[in-house]
Amino acid sequence: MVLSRTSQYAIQALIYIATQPAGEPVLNRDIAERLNVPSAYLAKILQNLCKQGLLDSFRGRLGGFCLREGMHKTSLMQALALTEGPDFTKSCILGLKECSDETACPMHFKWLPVKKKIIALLEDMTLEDLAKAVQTGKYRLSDLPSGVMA
Amino acid sequence: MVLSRTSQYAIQALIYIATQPAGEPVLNRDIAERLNVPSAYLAKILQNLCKQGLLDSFRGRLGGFCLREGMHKTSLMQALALTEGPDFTKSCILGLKECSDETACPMHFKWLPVKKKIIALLEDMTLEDLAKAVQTGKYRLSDLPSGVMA
DNA sequence: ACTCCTCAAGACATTTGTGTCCGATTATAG
DNA sequence: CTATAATCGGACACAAATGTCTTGAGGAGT
Repeated sequence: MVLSRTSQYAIQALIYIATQPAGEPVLNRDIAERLNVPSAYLAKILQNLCKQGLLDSFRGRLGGFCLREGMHKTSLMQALALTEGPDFTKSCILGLKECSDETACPMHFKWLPVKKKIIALLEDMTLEDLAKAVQTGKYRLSDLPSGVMA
Repeated sequence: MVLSRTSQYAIQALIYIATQPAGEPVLNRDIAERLNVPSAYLAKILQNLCKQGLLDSFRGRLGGFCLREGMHKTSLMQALALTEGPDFTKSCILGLKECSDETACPMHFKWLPVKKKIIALLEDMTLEDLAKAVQTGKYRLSDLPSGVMA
């Protein structure tokens, strides 16, 4: 309804990485297994996040993916800007190229406040926050009934 | 960000038809031209809406598409249920198959009130309302800079 | 009856999103 | 230093959504 599958995988993976000890690379394979998503596909998503500067990757033995220094504070909004493209919030709900206060579609003024709520929410939540929530054990990241382990 | 292109076309077309005099069939070609969308593709979308009972279609001369009797009061929610599938609001924002109050993803309780706002909005707006808004001339249905004519 | 105009239906093409494979790169072991 | 095992990286393959085309069916006017 709102996010592409690619973005969903990306967010899930980022949260999972954020739950792991910082500085210790996490294997793509482990993430994929834990989240129950196709590992080769996930690898590509993570690669992209590396290019964009959110993650660091290390090849060879003891390799894997880490959140880059300081990126624990990254908001969902920032992360989604990387996976969905920078202006995924700009769009008109009816698909008009240009839909502003001056040239508005009939939904515009009703939709605007709701959209702002969505954006505010996404900007408010950070990977760190979500990781902590998961670590309490009250929330799940995958469909599997297994708990969250370090 | 929220709706598929198919749904966007469908909504646009429905609103446009609702602005036209009831009982007088509207040509697919005219709608496509007015909204600036591919006519063959739009035809399929309208065809589908006919099968689902929202529209009536008439072949031959003086043919075209009409809103079925009483369907001016249709809400966007109802229309979208036809194009996106009946449970397009049920989905978890992170893509989990099961995400309820009991088995929640870390976004669940933050996302829920926003989702409710979206649903309430979509249920509140009817084709009739939107058509009237367009008829005031203050709002546009397409990207073209042309006004709204009967 | 004939003709023109419309939608109906299916096959086909293109684009985008999703998923897979194999080679390049790196760290450790010997 | 070389071999080897483990990992990422980028090219490749598949699927679904989007968009196009052609042919046929049905209805209105002449």
